Amino acid sequence: MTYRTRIADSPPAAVQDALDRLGRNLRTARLRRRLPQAELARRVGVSRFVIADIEKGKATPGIAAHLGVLWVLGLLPHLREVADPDRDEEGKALERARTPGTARRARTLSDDF
Amino acid sequence: MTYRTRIADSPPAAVQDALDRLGRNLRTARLRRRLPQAELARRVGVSRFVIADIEKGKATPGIAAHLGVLWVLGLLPHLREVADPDRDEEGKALERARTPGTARRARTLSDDF
DNA sequence: CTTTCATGTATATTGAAATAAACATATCGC
DNA sequence: GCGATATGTTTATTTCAATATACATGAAAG
Repeated sequence: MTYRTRIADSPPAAVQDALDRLGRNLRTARLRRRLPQAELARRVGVSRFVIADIEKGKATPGIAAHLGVLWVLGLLPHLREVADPDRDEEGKALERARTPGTARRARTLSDDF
Repeated sequence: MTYRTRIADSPPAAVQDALDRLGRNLRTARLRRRLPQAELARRVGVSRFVIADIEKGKATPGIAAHLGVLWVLGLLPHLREVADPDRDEEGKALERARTPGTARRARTLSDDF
């Protein structure tokens, strides 16, 4: 990050837990594949210290490093479901509440980009 | 990142696709909840520019920012499945191949830490 | 036991990530 | 139409994430 953000500086417990679990999972996947940290790092294109930090659940590495690890390990497809609009029940409910039986104003709000 | 890494500098197509989809999904979730970028940014503890970059699929933000957004949006549980050892079929197969019918050498390799 | 390989830990260096401020451009509600 | 709000874009500034190098520790194989 640089210019340490609040979320990276002192993540809420839920976020830290997610980081820890993700790091543990990635380590398990790496060990199963018998890849040393250094070799995984080489394939991802980072130094081995970044891999170590990821596995430790540190909040500092860039998203690209995590995705790179998932990619090398063949686990990138797991990410497709994260924040998937189809699985976002709360979001769907909010949308339904806003668009009543009678068409009213489907609200676009520039969903493009 | 700083000291721009290869994975962030020129991500492979699969990684860039994952970034794009994740960004799009988070934007959709935010809009459904009627949260302006600036308000989401405030709750996460980053500037609004980071939120914009995430939604654009940029490779630069830190993992903490993404997790913070998921947290505020109530979508953090989606992450539990990513790299979940139970879902890692390839990893499980490798482990099975290495530990034949007859117990041989269960290989620990310091799975602690 | 000895050698080898993987990982942990510490330091100094550096360059880009994140910020703030300012303005432009939508897009919505009235 | 008009004003208000949300987002895009640019620039300059700051600071820490990622690096490289070095050595320590720890497991595993011979």
